[in-house]
Amino acid sequence: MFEKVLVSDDLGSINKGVISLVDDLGIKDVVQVQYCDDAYLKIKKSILDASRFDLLITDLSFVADYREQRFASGEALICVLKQEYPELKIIVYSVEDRLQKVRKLMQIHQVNAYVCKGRNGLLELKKAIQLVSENEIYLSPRIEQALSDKTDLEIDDFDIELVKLLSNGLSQDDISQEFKNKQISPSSLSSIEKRLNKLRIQFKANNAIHLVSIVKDMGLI
Amino acid sequence: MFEKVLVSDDLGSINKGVISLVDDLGIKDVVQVQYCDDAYLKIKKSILDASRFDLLITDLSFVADYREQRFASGEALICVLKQEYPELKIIVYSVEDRLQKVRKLMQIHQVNAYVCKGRNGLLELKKAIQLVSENEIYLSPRIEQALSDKTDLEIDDFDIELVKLLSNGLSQDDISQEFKNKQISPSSLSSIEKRLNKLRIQFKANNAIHLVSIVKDMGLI
DNA sequence: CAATCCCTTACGGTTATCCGTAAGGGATTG
DNA sequence: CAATCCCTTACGGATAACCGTAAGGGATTG
Repeated sequence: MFEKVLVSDDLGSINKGVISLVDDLGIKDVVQVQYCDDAYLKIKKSILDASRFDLLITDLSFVADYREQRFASGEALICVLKQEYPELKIIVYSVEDRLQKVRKLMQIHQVNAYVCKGRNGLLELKKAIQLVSENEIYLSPRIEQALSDKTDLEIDDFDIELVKLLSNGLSQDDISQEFKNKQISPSSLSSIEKRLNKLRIQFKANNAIHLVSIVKDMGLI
Repeated sequence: MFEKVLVSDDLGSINKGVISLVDDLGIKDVVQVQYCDDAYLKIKKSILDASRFDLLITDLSFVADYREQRFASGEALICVLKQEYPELKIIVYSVEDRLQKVRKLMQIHQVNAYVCKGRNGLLELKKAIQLVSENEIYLSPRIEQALSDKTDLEIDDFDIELVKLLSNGLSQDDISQEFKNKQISPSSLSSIEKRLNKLRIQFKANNAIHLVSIVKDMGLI
């Protein structure tokens, strides 16, 4: 089992809940922070002091306040930590359940567990801690089944750009002009329409609004 | 100080954090639930048993699951409780910071304190508990100053529902039908258009897609 | 009671989006 | 070279969204 754990969440109440769980697991050395930057500093310092943290349990979203931060999100923190200290175990504990996000964290950043905050969040977190301490990985049930689906939907940069402009309030005509200016092909209104139609079908969207909404939920834009 | 407290939040970790705080305040008798219906039953029972709860600390939003519920939200619960047991003190502990909601809870439902979950949430909750036990009311700082401002360009539940349906792929015509079915007024296509136009201006959106995108980014839907 | 205000609804004209069809151009293949 | 395929583009009709105007009803006020 772990000996030294760092808990990072901007909400104090969540932190307190998690700490109390970690306590219950018999882990004595638990530290909490409410900013990603603090998490980074504590971990860095712990390594210099040769009393390194075994495990980081962190949220993804941190509400910004007056304090200027280097790491604006848990993801940014994880990205750096996993590069500098790949042996540090990381468990993400977040309400975020968009697959694209989870997939990215698990596959690219090599996070050790992903637990969704929810009614049974603490129970799942407990399992996660135990499994990760045995070098296993853990995923919350509802995420697990969703990730197992091989529905890798392909959407290229052009499509992303297109939907992004749409979500920024440009009309299809505007986008056509924009692409012509930027020398991006295709740029005709007709082609824009065709692409959007393809995307609507692909994402099972009723209309353009629906499409943007879906794509935003998936974290693609 | 209070003697018997009920804590109600669907997230176990939050519950645990709050309970641990209440413990620290020297309150021995603390019970937690994760469903509004359970909260209602416990309170009702406690009164029949002549060992009534002094204080309810509750969240507003409860994620629905397989369990069928009479009270879908904290607000619905509060509404009934304050009518049946007006002497019961209630502290709302929620991430919700829309003035419209807060104002409604404070003024109409006569809630005793409103604490925003946030970095200092637990600290504020502590203050709230102490003040409420002295028959004072408490508001989180940012809410307090916001409520004092008369700037009321807010978005109400109707607007939220409207934009939500829009983001779910319904056409304005569909939404009109939907509202007619649900007996929600106004429901005419013309009114839907008017509302959306108002919202577009309010949020400086170029069109409906842009509006949905903005509102989603703000986390309102 | 009448005047007023505000909200809801209906209607018509304009603009944008949706959708199918078809022509044109470039690349590949037999 | 011709045949084919794929992508881009143009065009036109149908549908939905956008926008101003105006009528009707309920609540408030003088």
